[in-house]
Amino acid sequence: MSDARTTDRRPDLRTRLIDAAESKIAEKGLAGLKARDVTQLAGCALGAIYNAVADLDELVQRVNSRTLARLGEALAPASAAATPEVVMLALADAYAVFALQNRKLWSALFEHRLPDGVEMADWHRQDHEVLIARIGAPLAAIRPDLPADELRYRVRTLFGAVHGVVHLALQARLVGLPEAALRQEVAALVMALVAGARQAVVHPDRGAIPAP
Amino acid sequence: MSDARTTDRRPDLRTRLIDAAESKIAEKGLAGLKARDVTQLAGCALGAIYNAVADLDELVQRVNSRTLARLGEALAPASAAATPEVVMLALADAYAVFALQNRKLWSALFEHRLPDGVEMADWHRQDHEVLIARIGAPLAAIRPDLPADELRYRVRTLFGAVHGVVHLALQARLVGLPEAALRQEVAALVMALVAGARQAVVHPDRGAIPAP
DNA sequence: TGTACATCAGTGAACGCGCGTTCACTGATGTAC
DNA sequence: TGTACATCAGTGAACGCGCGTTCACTGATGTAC
Repeated sequence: MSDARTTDRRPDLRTRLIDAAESKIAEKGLAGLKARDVTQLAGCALGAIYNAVADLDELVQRVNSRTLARLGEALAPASAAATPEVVMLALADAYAVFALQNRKLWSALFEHRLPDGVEMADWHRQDHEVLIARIGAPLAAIRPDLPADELRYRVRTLFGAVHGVVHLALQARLVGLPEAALRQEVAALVMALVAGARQAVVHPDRGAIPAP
Repeated sequence: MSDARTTDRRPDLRTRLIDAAESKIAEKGLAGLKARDVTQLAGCALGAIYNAVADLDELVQRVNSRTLARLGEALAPASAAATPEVVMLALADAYAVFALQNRKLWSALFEHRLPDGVEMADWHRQDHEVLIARIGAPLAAIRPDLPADELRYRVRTLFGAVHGVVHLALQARLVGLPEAALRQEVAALVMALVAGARQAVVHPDRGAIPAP
């Protein structure tokens, strides 16, 4: 049952397949991922995929999980900053830089759709939660007054805003927004949002638009 | 050459095909659009598509163009607001509401990818420009100090931020963010951004984070 | 008015291709005796 | 140490299906005379 083959060899090919899928996605994008390319690059037969992994979707999820892990590492230093405001700025900047340096793999995180009715694997969902928590912590520090569920909304909004800007910038190859400009825009965005959040605590009765 | 058939009938079937494609996308999403479904719904033979239109991609672009036109109409009233700040708020709110009420068609605007090397049709590109201009006008009023190209960046950032939040909200069916909450979040986002922009004019030397 | 002919929108069966998945088979490795 | 047998990772040709696009054909409509 637990002989040498199942414990030693299978993980090996599996890793090679994930490696291959990762580099194919990085090269061609998620839509350019083909079973034949992956197995050729991994140096095995076409059918071997289905010994190592349930199907191509699982392979993509494994790659995405790696990407999320690497994103997590890239964001980690930001959390060490002195104030929650600076943490937020550093997180957003690190996010933008990561996206720029891992365009196709980063895009794959959002492009991947499972067939109807199939749920995202649990371990993959948890990878997401970790990232959300990383954004939630500094925001909670800035807005200790917010109840937990409203905080959840705000985290999503903040993430969505930054993500949207980065996504739009990467998608429009025509415009060629330079990296420095993108990081600048993201920083301005987060500063405005953080300032708005801080102000809401200090003057909860006022709107965010200052009186003229 | 210009007999009754070419001028009267072809547009007729073409319209029916676009209608059919539109309702199919609204029902199943862009990925669920099939040539056979469209022709069946339009009441013509499969091959007739290629008399009316170059290929399925063109059909999608025609539908997207309609959607952009309707979006334009939905945003139009916002531009009449008294101050540029309120215009921005109204635009963003109208955008969110439109997206909510036209989920699949709105998503199709961003999901549609042309095959490698094929350019977006010109008339379709222009539809986009019009929308960008609608956001640019109030922002230019708030930031008359910005040079034209920086203004272009800011418009993209603003759009990207709002778009990102709305997109994320619509995508996550699980969370079930209620409509009111989404509009609330979008409003808060825009207020913060607009306040930050206004402040940058009044105190161009200060960052957006108020001194403690 | 009638007849022969031309046009071309519309038809739908057939084509062709990409591609994920299956499955009968092989051969290397391990176990029993 | 050898021999027979079992297992199962790995093989790759073949399957099967979805689906956009083509193309030889038809028949309604219009034109020429």
